[in-house]
Amino acid sequence: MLRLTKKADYGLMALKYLAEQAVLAEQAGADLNLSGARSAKDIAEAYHIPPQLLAKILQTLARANLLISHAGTNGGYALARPAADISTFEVIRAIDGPLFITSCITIHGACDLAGHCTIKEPLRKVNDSITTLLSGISVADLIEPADHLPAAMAGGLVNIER
Amino acid sequence: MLRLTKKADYGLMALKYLAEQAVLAEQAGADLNLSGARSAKDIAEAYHIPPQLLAKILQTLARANLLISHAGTNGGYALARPAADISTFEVIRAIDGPLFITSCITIHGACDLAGHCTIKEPLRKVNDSITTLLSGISVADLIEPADHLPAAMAGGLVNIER
DNA sequence: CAATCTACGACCATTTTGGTCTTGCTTCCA
DNA sequence: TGGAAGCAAGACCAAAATGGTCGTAGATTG
Repeated sequence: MLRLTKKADYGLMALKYLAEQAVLAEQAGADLNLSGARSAKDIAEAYHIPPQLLAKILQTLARANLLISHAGTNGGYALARPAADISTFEVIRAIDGPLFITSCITIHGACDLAGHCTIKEPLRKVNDSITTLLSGISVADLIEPADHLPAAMAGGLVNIER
Repeated sequence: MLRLTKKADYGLMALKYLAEQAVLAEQAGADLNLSGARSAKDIAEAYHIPPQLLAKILQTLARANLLISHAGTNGGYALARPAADISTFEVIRAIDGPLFITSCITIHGACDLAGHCTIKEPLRKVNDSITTLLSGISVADLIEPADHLPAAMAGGLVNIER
């Protein structure tokens, strides 16, 4: 539970890939703003993702202004901004919608049914923390190897089969 | 997305309720270890939750040793430990299973498909943080009003319709 | 104008979630 | 001592979310 959808996963993978391409293009001296553009098909093949599904995801991201698209031969998608300026939070929210840890935190801010869920206020804190955390991780952070990450995460807190 | 299931919600509500009953029973001077026991039906009625569904959830929690059950007339469920010693993390995991933010962090620790998800390592950090956060919030924390919570959470970070 | 690519919406399959029903066993108490 | 109250457990079904496909239309380039 409490997992990202595959779509969000795919989206993050694709952005990571495009970020890498942008770096390569920059190194090669390209100066167009579409540098590093790749087609949905290329990315799908690179990661063995269903191409049509990825296409839809990329369209979503383009609509959210995280990617810029270019139709036609040799068209494709490229990052709309530097990878360091795109947070994983934006990506996930664009694809999966807003994330609420409790089903009863609505847009109205309050619970729809009177005295039912008095519980949730402390959990809001968790919700906000997740938001903050994800906001602090950019697409650029995804491309580097995990070496420098804090040792804290090495411990197996999370395991055990369902 | 990234939301708790209703089952987990219900479970937390029920535990909160039982924690409150335990406090009341203690104040009344009861000294049995089953103090504050309530039937699944009672709790379900208090929160307008489908009784049979709640029953199943409570059974799950009992199996996880978070509750102790007592059959027979005037039987029911009570907290197996003081509310302050039951973390929301335990509850959620007992009901929803282990929580992995990415679909590809498996028990084996690595991704099942070779080069597919190089992305996820930074997200593990998020995963661990959520775990830590939830572990730090006990059922006892759920019963008090939200007054003392940090003002940080007041801001509407989380909203916007899907 | 043909090939390549995005854009978009309808559609279907699978999985997960939420919820119900049935049967059986335990405990209490009148 | 037997029935009412309650838990235990598993089969089962319905609804919703997710994952994935298809077809068509419009942009772009060579």
